[in-house]
Amino acid sequence: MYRTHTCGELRIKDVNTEVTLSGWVQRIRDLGSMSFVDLRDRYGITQLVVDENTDKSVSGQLKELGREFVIQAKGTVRERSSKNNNIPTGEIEISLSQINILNSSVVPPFTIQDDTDGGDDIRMKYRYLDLRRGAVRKNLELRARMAHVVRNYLNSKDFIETETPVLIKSTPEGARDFVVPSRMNPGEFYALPQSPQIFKQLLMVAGFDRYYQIVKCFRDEDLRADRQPEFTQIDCEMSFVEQKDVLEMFEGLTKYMFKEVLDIEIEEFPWMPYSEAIENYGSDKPDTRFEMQLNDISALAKGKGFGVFDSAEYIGAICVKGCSEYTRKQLDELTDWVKRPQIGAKGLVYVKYNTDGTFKSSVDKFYSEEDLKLWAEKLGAEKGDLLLIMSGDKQHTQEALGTLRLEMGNRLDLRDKTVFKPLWVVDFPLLEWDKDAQRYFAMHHPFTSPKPEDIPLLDTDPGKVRANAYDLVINGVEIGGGSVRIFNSELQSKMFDILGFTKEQAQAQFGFLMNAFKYGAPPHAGIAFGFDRLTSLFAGLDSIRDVIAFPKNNAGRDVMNDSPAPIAQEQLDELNLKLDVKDKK
RNA sequence: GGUGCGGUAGUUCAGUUUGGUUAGAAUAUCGGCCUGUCACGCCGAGGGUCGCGGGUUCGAGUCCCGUCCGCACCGCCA
Repeated sequence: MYRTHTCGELRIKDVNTEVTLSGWVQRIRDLGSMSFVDLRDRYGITQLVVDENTDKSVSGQLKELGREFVIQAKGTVRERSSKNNNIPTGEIEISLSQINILNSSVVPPFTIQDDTDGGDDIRMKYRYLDLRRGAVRKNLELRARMAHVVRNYLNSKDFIETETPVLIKSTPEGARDFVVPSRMNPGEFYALPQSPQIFKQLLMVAGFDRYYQIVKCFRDEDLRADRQPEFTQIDCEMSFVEQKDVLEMFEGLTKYMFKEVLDIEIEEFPWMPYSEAIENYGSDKPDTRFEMQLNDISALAKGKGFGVFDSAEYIGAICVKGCSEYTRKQLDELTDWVKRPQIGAKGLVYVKYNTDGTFKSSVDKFYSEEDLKLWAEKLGAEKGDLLLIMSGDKQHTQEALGTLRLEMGNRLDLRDKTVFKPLWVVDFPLLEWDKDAQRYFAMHHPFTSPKPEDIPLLDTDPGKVRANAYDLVINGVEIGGGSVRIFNSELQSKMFDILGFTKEQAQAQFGFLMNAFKYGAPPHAGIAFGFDRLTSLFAGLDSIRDVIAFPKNNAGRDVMNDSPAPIAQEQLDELNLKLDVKDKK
């Protein structure tokens, strides 16, 4: 028997028990005639001790041990004479009677401790060592717990967990597909699913009524801290429901997770129309933990002879509380910040509402104190506040101002990671005009239903049509999204029409779905949650890599096994593939 | 495809602005000492392709050009 207990469970009540523990040597502290060994496993750390009473052969063996050796230790639990309150097992230690070295270890490339000396790069290369660290393991334990809680909730609501294929058909819209060649069908390819979208809708046609799956999805797009080429969704679909039924059900799930996992009660989620999110936050995923909302001051600021403003489509401002004392240097630095290509603003106008009630702005030449006071009133500014103003075309300026708002939120510490503010963003536009392609694209996907009252607009002004689509946003992170689907094949055909598909293309790509809809498709709607993002949010982390056991790096590579990698010519031949790689390494 | 930052000991970094003696610190490793450590302490030792290639120079970790790699972001992500 390798062990009678884990390294995390022995307590003062176990004193005098004969135990066997197995684990990794975290650290050895040799004090001369006595030595301590921290033995670690998944459950914790237990201190082993060797002193003058210990058998000489055991103390001799201690000399052979090094970091990360795997050992089996036998001994007696005893109370420590000096206790350690920092660990749960800190009141006891194991007086050793025997050690078996189960395996040795070379010196690890970084220290396997919570406060490791290793950087991200080397920890990813040796991810299996990194995962030994409590700080990393904790994140994956949280992830497992969350998956468990999701299943509990959805199972209790009669959802059926159903697997859908991973080898599917490539679709041209949306993200790039990862593609898999078929040996048995030369020249033909599967695609890996970007989401099980079509299959879950077919399950509704099949009468499954309530479906869910915690499922890997794949998108061959560039990575970010919150984007991996393979990621996990909590994917759901329901029949005989309207938008509010879906939101209710999954608001319930979200609250249940917060309660069960973090013991946090969350109030009812507000609904915010997309247009309002853009207008007030410059983003379709507003961080509502803090105010500092965007305000349109075009009406107040135009016509006073300041050319930049007079020619602008939109002039927007935010009110930064208590920052009127910002120095010239700080304001210049902020101006440079918004001028970076990533934001691309032309400039930044400021108005200081000084504590003595006077105003000082970068546009004093054009505006009187009375003018500036009107702006301040519009924004609800008080003495001591700072107004930051940007102008230009409406869409970009709102976006840029929204980004500045988040940055100021960061700088003023207004984005508390222990506070959670979920909301539903609703009434998204159905379609987006693409200037380059000169056609409409579905903002969500082509199966999203328009709002019934907007259907007439499909013929007259498609860009104005709102969709029965919704996003769950928490703390400025898009956690989930979904829609009420089209279940009428005529409306679906019309959608493909508007999206520029010919009848033949639509038939070739989605014929089986439209065909299925002819056989009595129920009204249905669904949603998918980004499980990695939700987990990293719960963990208070910014990168989803931290909650994925074996993540890919910035370039989509697995640095641990150095993949992707070339394949042998024989494999290529078998797949009927010829390569024409431009930049061979 | 683009922008920014970074690459120096096993590891994390300083040194690069202003080129100049033997490239440092911490930590890890190894050896010695140490009876209550738990970030143990003290003494000592070893450890460097300054990412790679080219150039300028009497002389390059430091300046220039190219390139590779990492991270963040923009584009992209229905």
